[in-house]
Amino acid sequence: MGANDTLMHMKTSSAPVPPAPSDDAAAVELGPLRSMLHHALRAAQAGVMDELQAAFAAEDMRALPFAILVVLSRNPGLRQIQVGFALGIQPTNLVPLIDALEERGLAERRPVPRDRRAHGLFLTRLGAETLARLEAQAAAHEARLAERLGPGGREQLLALLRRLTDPRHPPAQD
Amino acid sequence: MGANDTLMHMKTSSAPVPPAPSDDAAAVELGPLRSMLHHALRAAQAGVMDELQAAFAAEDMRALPFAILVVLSRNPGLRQIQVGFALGIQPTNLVPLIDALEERGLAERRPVPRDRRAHGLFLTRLGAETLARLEAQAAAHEARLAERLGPGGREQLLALLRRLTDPRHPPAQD
DNA sequence: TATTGTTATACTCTATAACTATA
DNA sequence: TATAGTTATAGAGTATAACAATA
Repeated sequence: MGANDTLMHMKTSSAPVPPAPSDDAAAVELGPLRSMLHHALRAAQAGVMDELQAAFAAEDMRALPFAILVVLSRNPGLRQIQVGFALGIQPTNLVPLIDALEERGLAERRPVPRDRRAHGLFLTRLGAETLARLEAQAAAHEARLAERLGPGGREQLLALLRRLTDPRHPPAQD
Repeated sequence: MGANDTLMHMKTSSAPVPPAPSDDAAAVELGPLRSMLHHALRAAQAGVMDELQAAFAAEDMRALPFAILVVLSRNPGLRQIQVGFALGIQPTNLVPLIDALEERGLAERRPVPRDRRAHGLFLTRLGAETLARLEAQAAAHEARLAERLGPGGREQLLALLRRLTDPRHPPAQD
């Protein structure tokens, strides 16, 4: 089941390829990891997140709180539980994240009219302004990624990633 | 720059689609996150890792120590620094991982002949046997993923992920 | 001086259990 | 009895600084 992708890298030229310990450190054999999706996903996600966080560094922001701000901007008044569900964050882990956004004056909790248990979440003015700059940074980052992938590559990658975990995205033409 | 992928989900049938607040919770608007790679990568990686760790649960194993075992099996005697470089783990964070593998009797540190600072890392017999079972689980998991992606999807996804972060994989035909 | 490995430490992200105040 | 939010806590994973032994 694709365990030996390694064999697909055979050269067709007649001159034998030198074992190439040239790179010294890159000479480590990864075996089946080389063609395993979980490993490729980890590497890609780490690299992409590092880049995004570098782009966000000037605003002292990270991917997760940014995602919360984006969701609040499109769904003002949303409750914490719904934000958590949308982003895959458990309610319990959302609390300190919202706390931090509130302390920085970017978001706020407001009482919900008919349910005194719940909090409606809103961006502040400052939050909206900050988010505008962050979204510009994120879009620029996304454009850099798209350039590396070539024409159509980004859309293709998004579709494949969705198929990987979302049952509503069936496999392509069989 | 692909900010409105949302519009690409238009139905071509004449009957207007109901706004579908049907799902109740899925009715949260994600805005630009919906088409951002860093977000799609996070979701995909989390799902895939959850599945892999479920597959590894019987052996009490996780993705990172598994990757170390794989590397040691293909490169016996490798030094910690090289393992870390190959897997993107800092030397300092590798120490407790190797400690744990050693305590479980799966790997061991041996002195290196000509350099008394370094440790050569090796799988134990038990480590090799355990790894064989783990690799079978991982291959089965990989096959399940491949099935979701349809024919050629897995190879396509691997190529795109490499292009995303590895400068040695240039964009496809422009 | 530089390198290999290590300790100590801190931060982010994720996970479970138990609690409160409402409904 | 169930739900929204919270506290406390623990475990991965990752990061920096400083150190010992050796090269």
